[in-house]
Amino acid sequence: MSAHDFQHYLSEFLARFLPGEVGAARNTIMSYRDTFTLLLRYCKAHEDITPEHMRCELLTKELVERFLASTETERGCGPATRNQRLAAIRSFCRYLQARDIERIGQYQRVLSIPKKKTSTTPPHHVSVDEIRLILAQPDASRPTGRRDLALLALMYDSGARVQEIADLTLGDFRADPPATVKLTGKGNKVRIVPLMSPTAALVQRYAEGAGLTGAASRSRPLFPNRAGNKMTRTGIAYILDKHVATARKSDPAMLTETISPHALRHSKAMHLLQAGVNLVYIRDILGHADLKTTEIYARIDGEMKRQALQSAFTNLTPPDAMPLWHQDKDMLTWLTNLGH
DNA sequence: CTGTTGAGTTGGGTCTTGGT
DNA sequence: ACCAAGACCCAACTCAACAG
Repeated sequence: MSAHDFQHYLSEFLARFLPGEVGAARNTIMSYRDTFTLLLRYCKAHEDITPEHMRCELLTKELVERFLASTETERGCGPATRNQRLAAIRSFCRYLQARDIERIGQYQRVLSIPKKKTSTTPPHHVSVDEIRLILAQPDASRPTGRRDLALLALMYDSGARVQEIADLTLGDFRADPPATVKLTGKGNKVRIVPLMSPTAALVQRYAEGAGLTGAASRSRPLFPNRAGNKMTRTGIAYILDKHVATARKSDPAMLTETISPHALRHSKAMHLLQAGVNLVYIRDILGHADLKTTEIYARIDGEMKRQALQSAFTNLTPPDAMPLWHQDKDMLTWLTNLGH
């Protein structure tokens, strides 16, 4: 059983264990699958191990380290990706530990590989004026224009994730006051988000024009593609891109950076915050489980305040206010006084 | 017992290929 | 022109563990 133990365990792990016992999301399994695809490809190219000849015995700390290094040096990936690959391998090794007892020490050593620190950049967002400019682009005299306008307005207004918008059916949209949309996020968690009445009217007008009315349509996708199916996130990104491009053409000073569907969500969060909306409400609208996630926006806003202060700052301390250590003082005193 | 972090999971971004 | 699918990269998010 050692000849194909790796193949056996890996397929059990991906096809039985993760979906069945763990109940892992499809995204997770696909993401882990990608990691092992790349690992096996690396082994073939650099370690002289074909996928058929891979064995558990060969899955050593050193091999994994070389693989991780190659993702950075050869593939040009950043630390976040390296960590993600490592996390997938770790998950597999924890699985193996309980089943392949003989090599428990070998797996322990793989698990000892540390992850790298990653730097966090604040979420990218755009101004209200820029949002307005984007929403001015779709040609409302055409059906696709009305769809695009309703789609973009709804996405911004609700602050939804792109997949949540793609998954919407007509039944999730409620036009009569108070207008709402029912968004289904992670783990089938549902939240109801109120809509501004102009947005609701926009969506309503679009839906009527598209023949999306009546009880029979309730389960039909609110934003179908040409084939009448749910649009994918690629499709939605395409639509956003298109209108951002024309908006940029009309006013090159605006929208200088690329803007993704998620940036719309970030922007909504920032605009709510800047309007003085309580973080707890913002969390409910965005559908965060943890208020800490929402607080990221508060911190960006704090950063903006800091920059405002910085620009008006007059330096009152002499340039060498933080002295270097010289031989006349003892090191501990110097350390203690540093920064005071 | 509660606020904070770290580790792990999960969705989104981007690019390419390709079909209508 | 419109948009899907898939591969790969990365960031967003969750939640258990742990410090306070």
